[in-house]
Amino acid sequence: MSETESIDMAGLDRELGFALRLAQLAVFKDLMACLKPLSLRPAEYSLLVIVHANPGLKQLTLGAVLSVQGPNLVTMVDQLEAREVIVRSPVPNDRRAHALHLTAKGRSLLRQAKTAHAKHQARLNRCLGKADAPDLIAILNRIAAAEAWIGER
Amino acid sequence: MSETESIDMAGLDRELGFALRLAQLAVFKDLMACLKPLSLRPAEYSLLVIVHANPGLKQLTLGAVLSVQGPNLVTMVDQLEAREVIVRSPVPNDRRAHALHLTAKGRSLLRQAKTAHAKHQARLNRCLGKADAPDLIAILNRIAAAEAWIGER
DNA sequence: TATTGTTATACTCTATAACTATA
DNA sequence: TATAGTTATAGAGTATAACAATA
Repeated sequence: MSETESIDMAGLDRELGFALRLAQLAVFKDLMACLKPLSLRPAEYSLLVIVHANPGLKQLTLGAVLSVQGPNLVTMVDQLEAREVIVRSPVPNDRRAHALHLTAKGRSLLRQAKTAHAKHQARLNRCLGKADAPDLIAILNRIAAAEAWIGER
Repeated sequence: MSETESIDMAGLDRELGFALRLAQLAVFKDLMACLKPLSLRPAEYSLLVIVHANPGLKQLTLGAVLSVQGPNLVTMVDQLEAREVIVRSPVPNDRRAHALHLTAKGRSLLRQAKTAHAKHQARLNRCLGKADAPDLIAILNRIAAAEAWIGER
């Protein structure tokens, strides 16, 4: 059954991109399983968290925060609005923009989602063990922030 | 221009899944840019590295190593074979399986790709600075390996 | 019966261009 | 002229079911 038969990974298992992909796959798999009973995907959970903490947020700002592009965000907002967990309301001085808010139903859903997410977080912490999670996240954020100069030249 | 206007991230920037996604986005963006002149994507680069280090590898084993499923691997192998950088050759005692090998052209392409990849690696190391890269990768691999128990219950 | 590889297909995520209505 | 949001669309990446050839 085990088809392992000692493969030479040729250093691939020591490359950051490869390790990042597999780790993200595992973490998202767990997070998705946690949120599935609430019919929420990870991106939708992030959206609810940010809108709840920043009521009246405009879509463009939200998209920048989540690294989701305009057209793709429209779809997400459409679906969540159809479920009546968020609403698009008018912005006083700019009739082009939409202010995003959670509904009472949305706040309730977010509360449940945070409970589900806590279980995911606990499993992750158990897996990390004594490894310093804040340190790990700081390094990952630094890598992500370097996007500016990375990729050119 | 800066639409930042102090957003409350509500702890989202301290979550591993969120950090992983952004870091992977940045790293892959850079790697893709490095490999683009050779018309190679990250997954194809990984494939060449593994096949070169394990000549005669069967597709099923390769798929397990790369975490790519059968039907998707067929497409990748088809395209690389059409470019004449790899070949499917018969396996002595099993006429169902195909043994994968790099062609001379493939080995040449891989050599160029490794040079391009070294530049990516150098940028990454510069970005990581004094942070311990092997340590980081060890933690990521541990998270990925936990996939077995993560996600259930 | 089980396994290797393949075909066909579908679903999600992401990306781009062009449009509207406002500013 | 520029901006916020939208529409339509296309391309990756990934997933499953069913099949042929072989074991």
